[in-house]
Amino acid sequence: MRRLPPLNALRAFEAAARHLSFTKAAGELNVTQAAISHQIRALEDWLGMPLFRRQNRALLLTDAGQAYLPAMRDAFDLMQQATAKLHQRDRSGALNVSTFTSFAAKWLMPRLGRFTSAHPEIEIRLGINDSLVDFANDEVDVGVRYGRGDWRGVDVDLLMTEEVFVVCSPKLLEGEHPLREPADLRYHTLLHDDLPEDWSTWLDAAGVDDAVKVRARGDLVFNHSEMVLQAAADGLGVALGRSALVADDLAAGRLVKPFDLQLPTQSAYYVVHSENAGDRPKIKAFTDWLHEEAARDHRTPANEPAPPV
Amino acid sequence: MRRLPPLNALRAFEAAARHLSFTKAAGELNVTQAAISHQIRALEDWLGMPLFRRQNRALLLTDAGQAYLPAMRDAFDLMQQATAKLHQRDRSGALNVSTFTSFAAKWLMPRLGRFTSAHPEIEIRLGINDSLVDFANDEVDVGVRYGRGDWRGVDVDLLMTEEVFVVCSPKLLEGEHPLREPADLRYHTLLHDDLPEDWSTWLDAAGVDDAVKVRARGDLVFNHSEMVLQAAADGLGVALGRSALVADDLAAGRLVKPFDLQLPTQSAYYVVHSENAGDRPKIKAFTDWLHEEAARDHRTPANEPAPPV
DNA sequence: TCATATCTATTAGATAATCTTATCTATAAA
DNA sequence: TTTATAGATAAGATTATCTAATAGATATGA
Repeated sequence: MRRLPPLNALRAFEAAARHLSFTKAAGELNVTQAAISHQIRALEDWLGMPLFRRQNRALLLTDAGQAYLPAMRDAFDLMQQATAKLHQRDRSGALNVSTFTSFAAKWLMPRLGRFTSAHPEIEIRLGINDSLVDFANDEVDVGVRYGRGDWRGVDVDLLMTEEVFVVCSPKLLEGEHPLREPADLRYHTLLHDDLPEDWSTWLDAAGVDDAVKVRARGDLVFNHSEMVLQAAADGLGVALGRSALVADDLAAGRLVKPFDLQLPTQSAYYVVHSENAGDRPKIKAFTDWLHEEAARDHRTPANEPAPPV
Repeated sequence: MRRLPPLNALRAFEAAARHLSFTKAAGELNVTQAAISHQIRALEDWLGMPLFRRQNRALLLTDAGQAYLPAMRDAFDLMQQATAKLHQRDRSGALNVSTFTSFAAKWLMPRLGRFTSAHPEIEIRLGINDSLVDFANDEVDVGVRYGRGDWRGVDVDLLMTEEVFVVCSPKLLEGEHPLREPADLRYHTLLHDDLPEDWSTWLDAAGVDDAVKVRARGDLVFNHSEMVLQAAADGLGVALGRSALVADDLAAGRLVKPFDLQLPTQSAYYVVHSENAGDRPKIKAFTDWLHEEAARDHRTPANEPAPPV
């Protein structure tokens, strides 16, 4: 339980005592001299003793004012320094980024080196979490999420849309049953994760009449999409790739896109942060970088190598 | 040139962070919870970052808030302690008293021991100055002045009125020409300071027809009233005493008052201090004591000893 | 599971603090 | 003297701050 004089009056006192002038204090605090005069008077009344001796040309501190000044100067210095440090803190130090496994593994982590070398003062703490996180409760600064972008209570920015298309090892373009047209898929194993619906949709869109026959060769199911892509790169079969997640494998030639057909998805990748936090320096640096990287993906056609990380 | 967040918002933050509760902070600061909520929000907006994590039952500090709190707590502690010390200072330490030579010598100093033993925490610094002092410019806390009490810009309190009457050594009541009635003064030397008018006034009032003859014996002139009284006590002649200044000599029997006739004066003794300073503890203690001593003079008839100093 | 209690947030309007403008006073310097 | 400078003051305008009422979210306990 504190009992303090009016704080604005203290600030006026500190400035006036430092300058030994109400007029200069007024200048520093961007108010008029009359305002300082009022504030000082209010403080003197509150304290029940004079702090200044007003001589017509000079302003002097009373003994009381002299005794009061150092503590006030120190107190305001402390406040000022703490405030400056807080802003400093917001420009460097740790940035908590939250995203989900496949995006982290296939898109974010391969690119992160470019961010950290551009911003060595910012330490990225990557939190992998496949369920949505609460920005208010867990101290997450930025998230990248996959979905429709209709989340409430946060600021949401579209990062990338996504297409779904067939990918496979370049080896499958040759050999006994080279992939020349969608119907050739009947000779290959279809790789997918828990949800095989994407394949059905794609095969329908490709106009493969005999979709059932195509799948006769059998599916191979993994519980993580990274494993699906790894299996495809290893030549174990044919996978459906999501553009963001296969960009690097295509660029590196580990995977190829045998057919042009690509289907848009309802969902997309979104950058998410706490409301109105987009101006905080660390957050802005990171989200700006995410958008740059997404734009770079667009500029770099598949099968052309990206700049080294 | 300082740049600080709104100070009242900082105070709200400090209290809320200390209690980890807006409601309790509101209680401490005697405002509603809504006020704290507003202040904290304003501060977070000003800083551009959240300081608290609001969970429905609990309130937590963010890393930023955690980093901010200690400095704020220290700053407010400093302010509070400095303010407490200032009030402490005002209860003890030095008190600057200004008065004029004769009052200091004949009234104040003989009594001062009673004040200092009642208030050992207050150190009296007595400034002797026969001209008026400027309360605003010289750091004088209390003055005792002689005059009509019509000074501007200060608080004035009547301390004592004054009468003028004849005093002499008790030896003069006996001997060749004992003082039995005013006319007997013709056999004695009249002692006075630079201004002999008081004697003329008193002799007129006493109905001494032949005032000129009374003064035939000759005057003896001193330039300080203390010296006049000393000469009277030594039996060198008869003096006019001012009630306040001879009270102690009468009480001690060094002087006696041969006639009852006493004339009031236009001037009186006044306690003077800076406007509205009468409530400051040290000043109040001293002025209260002055009035007590004046009242004691009234209660103690001449020729009865006062309590020992 | 439903009502209740306990937090903070929000809105609109009231209140109080703070500031400005204009003017005044005092005095040191020219 | 006159002029310039610094603080004081009064009245009114402007902001900042607070309150009251209510909403919203979620633990707690019957």
